[in-house]
Amino acid sequence: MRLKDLAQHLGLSQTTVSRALNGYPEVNEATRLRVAETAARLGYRPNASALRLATGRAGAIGMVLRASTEFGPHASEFLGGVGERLAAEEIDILVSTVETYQDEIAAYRRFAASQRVDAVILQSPKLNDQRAELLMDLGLPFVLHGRTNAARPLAWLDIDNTGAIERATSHLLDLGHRRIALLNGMKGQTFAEHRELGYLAALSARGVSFDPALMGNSTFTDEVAFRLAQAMLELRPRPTAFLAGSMMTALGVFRAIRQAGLTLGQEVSMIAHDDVFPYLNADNMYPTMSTTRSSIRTAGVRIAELILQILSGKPVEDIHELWPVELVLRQSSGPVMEK
Amino acid sequence: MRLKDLAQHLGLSQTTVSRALNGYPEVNEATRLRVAETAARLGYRPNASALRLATGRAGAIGMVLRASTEFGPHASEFLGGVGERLAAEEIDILVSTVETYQDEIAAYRRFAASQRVDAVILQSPKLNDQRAELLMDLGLPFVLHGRTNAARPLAWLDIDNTGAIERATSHLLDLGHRRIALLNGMKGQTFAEHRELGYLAALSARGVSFDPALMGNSTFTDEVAFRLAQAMLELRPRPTAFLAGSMMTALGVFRAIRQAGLTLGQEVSMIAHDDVFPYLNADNMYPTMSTTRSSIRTAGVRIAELILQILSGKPVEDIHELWPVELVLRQSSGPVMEK
DNA sequence: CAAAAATTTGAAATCGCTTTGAATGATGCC
DNA sequence: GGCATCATTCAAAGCGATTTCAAATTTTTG
Repeated sequence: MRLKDLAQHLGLSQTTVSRALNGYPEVNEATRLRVAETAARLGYRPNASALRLATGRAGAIGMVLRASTEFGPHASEFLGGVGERLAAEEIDILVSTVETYQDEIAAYRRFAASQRVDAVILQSPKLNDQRAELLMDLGLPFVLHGRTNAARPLAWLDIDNTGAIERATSHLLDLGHRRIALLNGMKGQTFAEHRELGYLAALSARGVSFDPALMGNSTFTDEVAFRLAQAMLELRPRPTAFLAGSMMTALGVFRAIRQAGLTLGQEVSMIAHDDVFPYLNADNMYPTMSTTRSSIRTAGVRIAELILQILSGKPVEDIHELWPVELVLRQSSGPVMEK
Repeated sequence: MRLKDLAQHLGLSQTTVSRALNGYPEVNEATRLRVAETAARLGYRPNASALRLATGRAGAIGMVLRASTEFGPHASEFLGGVGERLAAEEIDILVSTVETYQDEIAAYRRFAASQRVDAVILQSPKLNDQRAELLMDLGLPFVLHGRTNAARPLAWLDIDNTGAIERATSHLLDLGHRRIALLNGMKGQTFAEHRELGYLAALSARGVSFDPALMGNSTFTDEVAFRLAQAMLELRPRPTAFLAGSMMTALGVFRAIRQAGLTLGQEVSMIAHDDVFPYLNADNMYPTMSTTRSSIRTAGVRIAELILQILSGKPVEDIHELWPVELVLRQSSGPVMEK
């Protein structure tokens, strides 16, 4: 069923039918109704490729994900948020899978050259992210989820990682903890650097010296977290508190604590960062988990909204959002125990 | 940079350039080389919409996901596998987000009418899945991840859920367990029904009677699993073993066991189904988790491959794959303890 | 060396839509 | 009634690729 067929069926020209369906003013209200009704009845939908070719809009936004590392719970939850907002506009999400950094660069170039997407979402930025520079060079609109140092203005949305960790660390210091371990993301990643800043700031504000042995940089899997925490718990004096970078990390740390014969919330405290996964609830852990919390899904919804704003002409230099992070105290964090 | 520009730049016609780039035989090898070199140097890429309009192929496969429930770890891991395979063919994944069942149906209709995708992947089938019928009616090629009862032949790939649970249950019975709880997926879902069959078959083979109080049907979140397991552990006599539907479920059950003051692997055993998430490793739990294991990512890779086969003409009735599931025994399952 | 065959190139049609510019008929105004 | 105005409609020209069919050139053949 093409526009032509529909027009023929109605005894009208393609022009009029097209206009009627797209809400142009210069068409008789009676005909518009007739067209709309018939189109709905026959289940007519414009051919996507033709529509895009004619309008020059791709009707999709792109995301490039590393096959090996980035298809995790964070990505899917974020995607869920993005999709939720974009579905309303009938804009699709185009997911491109890559293996290496080189592939990723190539993927963006392909997106731009083939005009397959109208904009992209850039994730997991480094402090000086070359991908952001590339996208600006290519003229491909994008919103950065996170922050990076760039000479030119760009649109971004980030959560206040520094503030969150600073507050969490301060709170643990208030409770008497002095040996506080930080399980952070990989070095170079902006969010990890920001968290480290918050951690160091809180320590130095109390005159507590920083011990490199209490800081780990790794991906957020329960396995690596387990190993790191296990090693740290063998130190003497051992850490009395952990800051876990994600809920997955928290699971690993938790396991290490238990295996060391210690009890979470008593001999050892923990505050974990919670991106709010529906299938892994901090409130329903045992003991319940204290968290720095910020919904990554909500961030996805908002970033989709920002993309739409950019596409409708809003200048990127006006698009910066820094979201506060809640500190939610539950059972896993408590005063340091007397020896 | 359009084909026209490139052709002009080369002093050739669009026709010849197009042919050279697409490997048609009727073009001089010398010109082909010159064209290829220039195209690469100028970074020419055909406009995706134009190419699709001309060829009639969409260059994308579709997946419809429910925003609220389906954007979980399973989906992302599966997507990672699909993307991995499709990336090689420069085929995109188009993710459409919906809220309700009605929306989902509408999304498939839209896919078909707008010719936005060449094929789709259908997930989480019910025993009699109307969506499969719809797709066949629409003539939209698809591969089903799972199984359903349908009058017409369709392409599917599934894991042997019945066999897996039957084997796990038999193993627990061998160890002396008689009160074995099954935390299953939602009723009506094919995989859940299949698992139930395996469970019942194993029980009846030993003459162990089925106790409905020991079966739970729910989504696979740690929270619901926790509540279900907690309730079951209050029964007397209480279950001595759990079959957990997913690793998330296992986490919840684990928590309930611990909260009840019991020890996993001793007073209570557990075998969980493991879809193999890189960030949640059964081997690195404490105690290590016995599992029925089948990589959902690998299934994604294979399903992508099957889609490609269908698109190149292989009849769907030849495409059925039933994958065996490994039973991996670790510390969480052991002989029933003497009272 | 001319004719036939093979190789290589190009002009124009096509895919299904949007949109420009022109045409038609109805209405308003003096 | 005649002319300008307005509301509707339509034919045809894009969008940027592929592909059909024809033409030009080179090679082969008798």
